[in-house]
Amino acid sequence: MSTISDGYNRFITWQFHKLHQRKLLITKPHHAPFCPNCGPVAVDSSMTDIAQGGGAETQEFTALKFRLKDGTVLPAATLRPETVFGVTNMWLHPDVEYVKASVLDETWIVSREAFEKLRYQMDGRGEVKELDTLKGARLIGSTCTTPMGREVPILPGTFVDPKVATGVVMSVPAHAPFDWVALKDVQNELSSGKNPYGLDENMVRSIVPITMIQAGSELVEDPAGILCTRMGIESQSEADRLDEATKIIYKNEFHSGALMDLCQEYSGLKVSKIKETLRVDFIEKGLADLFFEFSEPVICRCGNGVVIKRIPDQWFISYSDPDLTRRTKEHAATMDIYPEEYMRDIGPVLDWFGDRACIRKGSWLGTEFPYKKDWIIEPISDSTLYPSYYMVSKYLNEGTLELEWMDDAFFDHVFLGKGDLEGMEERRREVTRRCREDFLYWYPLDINLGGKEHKTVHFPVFLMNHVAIMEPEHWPRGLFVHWWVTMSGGDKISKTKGGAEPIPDAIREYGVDAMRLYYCHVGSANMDVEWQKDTVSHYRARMRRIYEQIDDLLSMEDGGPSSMDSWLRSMMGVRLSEVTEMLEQGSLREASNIIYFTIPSDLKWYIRRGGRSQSTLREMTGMWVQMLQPFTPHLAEEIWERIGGKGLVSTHPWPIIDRENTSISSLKVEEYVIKLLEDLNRVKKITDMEPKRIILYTSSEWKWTVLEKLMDMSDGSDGRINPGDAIKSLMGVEDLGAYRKLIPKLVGRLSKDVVKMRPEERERYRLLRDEMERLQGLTTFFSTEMGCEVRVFSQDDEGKDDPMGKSKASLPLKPAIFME
RNA sequence: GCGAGGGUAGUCAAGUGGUCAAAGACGUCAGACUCAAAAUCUGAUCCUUAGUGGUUCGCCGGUUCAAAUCCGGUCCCUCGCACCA
Repeated sequence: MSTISDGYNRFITWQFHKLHQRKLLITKPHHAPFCPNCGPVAVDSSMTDIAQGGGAETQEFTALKFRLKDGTVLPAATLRPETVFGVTNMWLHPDVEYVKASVLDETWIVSREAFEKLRYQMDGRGEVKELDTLKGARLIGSTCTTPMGREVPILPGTFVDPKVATGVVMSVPAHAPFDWVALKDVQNELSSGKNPYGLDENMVRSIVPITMIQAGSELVEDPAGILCTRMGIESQSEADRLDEATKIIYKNEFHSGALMDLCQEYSGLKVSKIKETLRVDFIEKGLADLFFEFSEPVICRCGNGVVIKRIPDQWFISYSDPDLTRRTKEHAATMDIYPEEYMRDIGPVLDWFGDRACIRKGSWLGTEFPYKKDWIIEPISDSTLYPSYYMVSKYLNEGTLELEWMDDAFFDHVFLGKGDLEGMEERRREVTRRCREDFLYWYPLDINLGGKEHKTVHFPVFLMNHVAIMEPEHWPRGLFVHWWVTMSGGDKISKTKGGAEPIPDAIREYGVDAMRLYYCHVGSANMDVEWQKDTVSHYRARMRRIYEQIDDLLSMEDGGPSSMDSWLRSMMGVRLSEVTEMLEQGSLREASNIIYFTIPSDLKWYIRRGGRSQSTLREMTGMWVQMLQPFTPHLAEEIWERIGGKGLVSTHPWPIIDRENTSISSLKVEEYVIKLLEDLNRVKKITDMEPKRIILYTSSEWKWTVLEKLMDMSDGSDGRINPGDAIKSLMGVEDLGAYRKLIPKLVGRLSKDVVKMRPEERERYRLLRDEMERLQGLTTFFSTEMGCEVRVFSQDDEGKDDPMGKSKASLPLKPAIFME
């Protein structure tokens, strides 16, 4: 299948017939990028059609009509039409050749470049014809009138670029830094005695900036002048800094500016609100016209400059249709859309999405538009319903379905269930029936996966076309937006810029499983991922390590059951339930992190703590391999076979979580061991000693009493503890009589911990209340770990060995440590 | 400009009110193994300290007993904005 296959063309034709029947195809004028040589082009950053200018935006200038005495129009193109009230003069470049042209029924003077552009932009509106040419200098010194009828002089501006917009510029020195500096230049030149254009000196000198926008609560006269002075800008040639100044002023005035009194009926209105209204008004009154321009030069692949062309009767798909939008939004609300942010945005996006030009003229591949000869349906318009075409293309390709049978009635039947097959020739009836069955079997689409760039164009169109054409039960059920894999440095991978690595090569180099794991683990779907070769290799190494680890574990000598077995089973149960939950949520990263990083260290801990039961290990690694399977299937099967698993691991059902045999207390004990070991290592590191003996002291009974009382108190007052009250009430407890002096300090220390404690943590204190016995059972382990003798005393033990008096620092489940 | 997402330790990155000095990976350093290296293992990696302390999550301010997390402001980065799909 491709956009030029005959069968596909028939499908697209049907689709557009449907859109037309549903009154969703409309025509209206349109402005679009156009190469005089190649026809319409797409201006976008991936530079598919163009050689330069991918970042260009189409800007809509307002060409305000200033008039010479004889009525000839000087169209000053501006992005800030509201500033017309502050115009003090006009700028023309003295050395540039301007064209005098008849435009519609007026005479305009514009730069040569602008004249060429106008011919395309006026397409369908009237003729644009060259009448004469003249140097800018010819008009300098004379005057013209603003659209409001004020008379202003025409002055020389060497900063005027004939390539930008009309080459005719109006001057608003109070609000445009460029104008302000240029005006200064002209005035200074006169003062220094030079007057090459014979300007009226008094008149020029008397020009002062007209402030007409107030930004903020205080009026600032001549903001551009103030800013230029502050920035120390002196000359028209400092273009970069002038751009910067322009931006600052524009930003400020757009957001917080309002038009001042001299702005006639627009006085007092906010700039941000009035811009569009004002332009429409001016155009309606014949005081202005539109002028389109790119924000930067755009060059076609063929080398020609790209222009903006008016297409008088462009066909659109009317995605702004209120009924279609409403139905699509309602449907979207019932879909599974990921990530959540996009689920939230999709409604507003559908509202925002407007009519879309759907055909273009030129030598394009694609389907001819059925309502206009020689125009081709533009690719995005025809790509949105295509999954349904898969239902029939198969039969066309294998020859069961004949091309000429694929008429509108055929598609109506297959996709909409319309019409019957009576009287149809046997073969034809059979294949049509099968297409319909396939369609009913497969549709609707469960999910459409696409990159983040599709959020605002492709997905809305995809949804709306389904809603417009298909039966409600066949509308898509889900969308999934993913971000990108980029080159290192974050640049987009592209064929032209490089960075692309063909998948077959990459697979050969890193292996399929490593690639899969890399993608799953290295980032979440809604974040760009930088492709890094080294990192992929790390995943391969990680897989090898897991393979070896399992090998090692299963070849260890069986040491029979131990208390660690219960821990390992419980821990693996916890891991399995975490992984299951993550997978259900689609959090591949989290899931793979547990499987490939956390579980290996759990198993290491089991061994380190003396676990050696082969039967437990066999069972647990079996379960682990089942978890490895979805991410690295080849590795999983390999290990599965090695450990004597039956059949393929991929055909086994997902393991079931054994909650019955989960031992919370064994989990808590190991938490305790890990924390204590960390403390021991910390002390060892800080003191920088190789310990010869270690003594641990468990906490006094009375400290437990205090802790337990505090926990009770916090339960009784929605979590909070008032230390003062706590101390007071503890002082009254009989058992604590001997420790009265120590209570306030301990309460201060413990109460903030207790307030923060979660139920699980309280559980820990309850389960390990027999700390002394637990700890005594652990001395062998700690002694091996630390490489020296380890003894345990209670702080309460009268005969304890306590050379440094450390024992008083002990707290419940936080033994004090002595080391030497 | 409009809309959206983001700024967390050397790097990448997890983390939406208390279990956070903050997962994990990478890098770096030290130790083990080795004739040696690689690989692998073990530990350390904000500051301080015989562990319970201090200062951190772009910047400024606010809410709260409690903020990386909530609110307001501000700076910076990325994406989309309609004929590329």
